[in-house]
Amino acid sequence: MRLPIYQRVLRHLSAEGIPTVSSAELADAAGVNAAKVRKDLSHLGTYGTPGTGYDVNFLLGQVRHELGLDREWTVVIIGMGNLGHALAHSERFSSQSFRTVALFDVDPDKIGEDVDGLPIRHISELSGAGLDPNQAIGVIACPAEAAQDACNRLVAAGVGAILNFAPAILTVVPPVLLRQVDFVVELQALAFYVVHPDAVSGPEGSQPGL
Amino acid sequence: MRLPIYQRVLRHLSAEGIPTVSSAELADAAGVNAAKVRKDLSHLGTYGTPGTGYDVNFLLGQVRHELGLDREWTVVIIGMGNLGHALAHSERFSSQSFRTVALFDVDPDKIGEDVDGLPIRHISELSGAGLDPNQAIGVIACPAEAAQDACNRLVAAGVGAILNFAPAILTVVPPVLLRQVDFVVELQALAFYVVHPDAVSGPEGSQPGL
DNA sequence: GCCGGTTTGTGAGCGGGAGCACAGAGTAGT
DNA sequence: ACTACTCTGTGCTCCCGCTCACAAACCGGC
Repeated sequence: MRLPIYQRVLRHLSAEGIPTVSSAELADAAGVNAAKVRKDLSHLGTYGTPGTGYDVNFLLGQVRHELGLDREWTVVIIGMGNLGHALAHSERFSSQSFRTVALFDVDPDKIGEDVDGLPIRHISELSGAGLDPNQAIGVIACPAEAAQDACNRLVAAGVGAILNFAPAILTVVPPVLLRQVDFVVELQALAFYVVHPDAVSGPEGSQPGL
Repeated sequence: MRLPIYQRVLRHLSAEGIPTVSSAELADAAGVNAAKVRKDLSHLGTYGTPGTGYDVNFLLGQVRHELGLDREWTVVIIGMGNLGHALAHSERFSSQSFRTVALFDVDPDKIGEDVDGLPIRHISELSGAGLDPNQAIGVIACPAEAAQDACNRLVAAGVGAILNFAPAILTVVPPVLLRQVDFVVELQALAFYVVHPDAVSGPEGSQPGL
């Protein structure tokens, strides 16, 4: 998934008023190979101009369209600990395409708390929300023990995709997409590579198996 | 990097007093293929017993050793917003092998604040910390604009690896390891796959290119 | 001690991503 | 108009990881 990175780089270039960019420049800014950039972009269509490069604003539009960022996505977050708060803030401003519309938790002390104008509600209120799978994304930021339950409730509520930050392996019914982000795993992976420097393959950035 | 997942599953099994586990069970719990589990574990040594499986506690010890979790790692965090706080808490208890020893920020209002008995210090105090590259890991949880500066300071202070949560592409001098975690990218990736369901390859969990 | 059932370790085949390198297309300057 | 230069799009190759499938190894009961 390099498109989001390209998108970010292009947004910066656009903001700086730079009209055109070559694959080499884009690759450099994104930290990848120039040929890879060209191949990636060629999948979207033939938008480049030999000898000049790519029109920044046009390409940005295409990439945003491809990523579905020209629609508005609905985000609901379950688990309003520190991480939940961090996400509620960051997601909001970082992109206009994602709008956090509901926050849930089970802790009675947190229910009703106001986060950026959005109240924390009890997780039971999620039932029967009737969300659109093509528009709604659920975020799980609760403890591992509660993660599968949260996941089930999100699926029942109709989200089309789930981003899970809890250290748990979740199962969802196939049409729903699931993506895992785990801090501790990342930390342990780093530790592993420090212990086994020879296991680090390729030129910087690659993250091999095992 | 599946070893951390195996480690977590094994820890649960061990806590429940289950003495032995087959590759199929482990694979199921970790959400991967059984053959992959066996191949992964075979890289550590021939620890399995045909007809029985793997000794949970013994294997756990081997995996922990391989991950370097039988040493103690030192973690320093730069940027104490909501995310920084969330990390300072979670890393602490989730594993005994990682100990957060210092928190940094630039905001004068935050300096001196106490987080779980650890004071937030000004980032300038990081200079000349003389950390051991084989023991210290830096975590960047500050805004994107400050990320490269934070990164440089961490490298100068001697960390051997960096985990970056900021939405920025960082460059480090080769011996230092770098790993990127980006919420917004993950969210955008999910959006992409919702828009392009056919781009999702393989049986659940795989996250293909582009 | 032998036999059926179970599970490991690994060789072979497959698929796909990554990078190289080049032809062709476009630009700018004369 | 022509030439020298730049940069895209893509065919090709290489390499790595994933999966299947099977032989060898081990266990428990008879």
